[in-house]
Amino acid sequence: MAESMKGMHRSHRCGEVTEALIGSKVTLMGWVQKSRNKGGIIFVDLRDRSGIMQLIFENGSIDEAGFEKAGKLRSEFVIAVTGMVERRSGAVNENLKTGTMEVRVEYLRVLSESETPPFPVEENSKTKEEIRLKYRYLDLRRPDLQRNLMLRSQVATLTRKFMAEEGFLEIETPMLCKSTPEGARDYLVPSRVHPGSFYALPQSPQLFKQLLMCSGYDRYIQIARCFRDEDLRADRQPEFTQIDMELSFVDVDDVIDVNERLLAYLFKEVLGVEVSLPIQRMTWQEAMDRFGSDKPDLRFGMELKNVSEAVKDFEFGVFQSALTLKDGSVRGINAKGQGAMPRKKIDKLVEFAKGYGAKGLAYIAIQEDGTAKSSFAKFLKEGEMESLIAAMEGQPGDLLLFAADKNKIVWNVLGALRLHLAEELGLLDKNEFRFVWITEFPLLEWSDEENRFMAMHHPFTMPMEEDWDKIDSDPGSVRAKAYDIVLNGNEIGGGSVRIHQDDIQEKMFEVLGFTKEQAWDQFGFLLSAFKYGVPPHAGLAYGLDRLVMLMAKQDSIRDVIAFPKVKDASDMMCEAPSQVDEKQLQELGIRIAEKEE
RNA sequence: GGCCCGGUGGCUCAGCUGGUUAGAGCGCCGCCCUGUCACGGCGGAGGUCGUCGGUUCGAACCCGAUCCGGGUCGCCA
Repeated sequence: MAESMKGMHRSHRCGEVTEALIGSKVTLMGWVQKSRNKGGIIFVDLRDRSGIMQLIFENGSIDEAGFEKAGKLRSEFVIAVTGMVERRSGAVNENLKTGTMEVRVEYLRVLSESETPPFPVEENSKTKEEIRLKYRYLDLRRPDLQRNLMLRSQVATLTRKFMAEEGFLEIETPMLCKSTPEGARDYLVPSRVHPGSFYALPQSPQLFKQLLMCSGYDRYIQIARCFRDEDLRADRQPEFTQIDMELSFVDVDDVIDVNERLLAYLFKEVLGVEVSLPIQRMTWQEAMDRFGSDKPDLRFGMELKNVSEAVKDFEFGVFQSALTLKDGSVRGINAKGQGAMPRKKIDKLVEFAKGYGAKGLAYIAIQEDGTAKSSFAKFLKEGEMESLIAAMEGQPGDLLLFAADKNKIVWNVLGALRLHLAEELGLLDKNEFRFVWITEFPLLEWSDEENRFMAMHHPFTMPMEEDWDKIDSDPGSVRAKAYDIVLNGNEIGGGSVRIHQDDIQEKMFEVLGFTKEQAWDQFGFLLSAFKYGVPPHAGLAYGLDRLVMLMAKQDSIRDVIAFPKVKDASDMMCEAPSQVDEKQLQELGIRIAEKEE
């Protein structure tokens, strides 16, 4: 039976009651976490988003009807109580911040009853995510998720405050946009007024924020929802949130400066963590060579070593054929102290490497006595093993792993292997925060599928002046004024200086294989705007979900998003997407094709 | 689309090379209990073993297909 809360006003949240309130009366409202009925005395843990307060019901301080009602309380009932804050006469509960106190209830109302929940509403839930997501409204009651979402809110609030003080304006951009085939797949929205035409949900506010620069707003920020119709991952959702910004009359260093201070401010205010500035910078080339990744995790070493030179005279076919490739190399990593790894485990590493495109993985396991077990010893001549071990700075007890192929594959394999080993060896500490800026990305990336160069960042990214003369002779070697901010091996943000000159922009489209007509058809509004006076500008966007995930020390962005989607991009709770009425389709001029067999 | 892991009472799990009525802890229900906080005591209910098909005298277990969830590769300018 649900009672009204009429006449009652919540005076505090449970966790906000302090010892200063001992002896005074409070009114609390919340959910029954747990009830312990001792017969003549009943203890109830009352929960809200601030924490837990123990309530005590005892004959004498509450009337008989109230006491009887208290005996019927069950988990997740919503109640309102008025009572006196007392110092506990029994034992203190050191697990609660309110553990020295309790509220002696004088008046109880049951505002809402509850069925037994399908899984326990408690911290550190062991319940399968599948069930938690189906009942997300219950899952969100759990203290760990509540903490995550409160942290997220704090990050958003502080970001707005900081950026406003830096002179940024918060400006909203459209959710219904023009579809552009370049890049990720768009989510399309049919137009009723224009049957057969579609809006696209924004993959990012990129073009709009550049237009805002053309319009003189100078410094723009938006906490913007973005959409990409691609497959999900632990750190990828089809809709996600960016902290998006753009600045006029700036170059790379200006963008980096304000963002370093923003990050330092957020980490200090939210986590009490000092980020020492300036944040380390590393070129893309260095990141690939040393870590095999453009988002290196700097919390541990195990760096890649290029041993192409050391093995150039080896007759071992695998190494030789890699070195004859254009952009081929032989590189290795040294897993310190793993020389005794059992053969079975090494075989698993080989399989792991194959999953990243390697044809195989060569290894040398250096035993404690200095002898070496190796998958390719029989192909080596006298002294070659020793020289290779020396090139890898191998010591007794080390495990050396080598990949030989095109650079792209070698980096990919060893970069992944390095992370995999670090994880298995427990080298990753979630309380350590290692930032790094990755700079000077390649402007273009060759696509075998499209048989042309694609923009690595996007087609409006400014090339580096010193490389521009190579745009025709060797487009792949041109670097861009693009930068990513990386934290513990996660790309938490990225951006670039944009092109603001017609001639460079036109050339870019040409290199990307756009005709003038195609470029104008897709980006005409931007190109046109650029004819009327455009300031040099640059920007950056953070993946807010990833940033908050790392700050909250979670492994998935689902844990920092209130209502996330599952792997196939559906929502387990509301069961979206769903089929729609034939009428709705008709109105939109849409017919669903027969399923192909 | 590929590969890997998982699916057994409400929750978390066990269940051997296939062999009687499929178990445990927690939760739930009832009774008892005035200092509990992982409360305690006594009693009780609750399971199409994800689904479909096959092999077998016999399937939670083996085989095939399929559904659901997770991780990952591809993909994500």
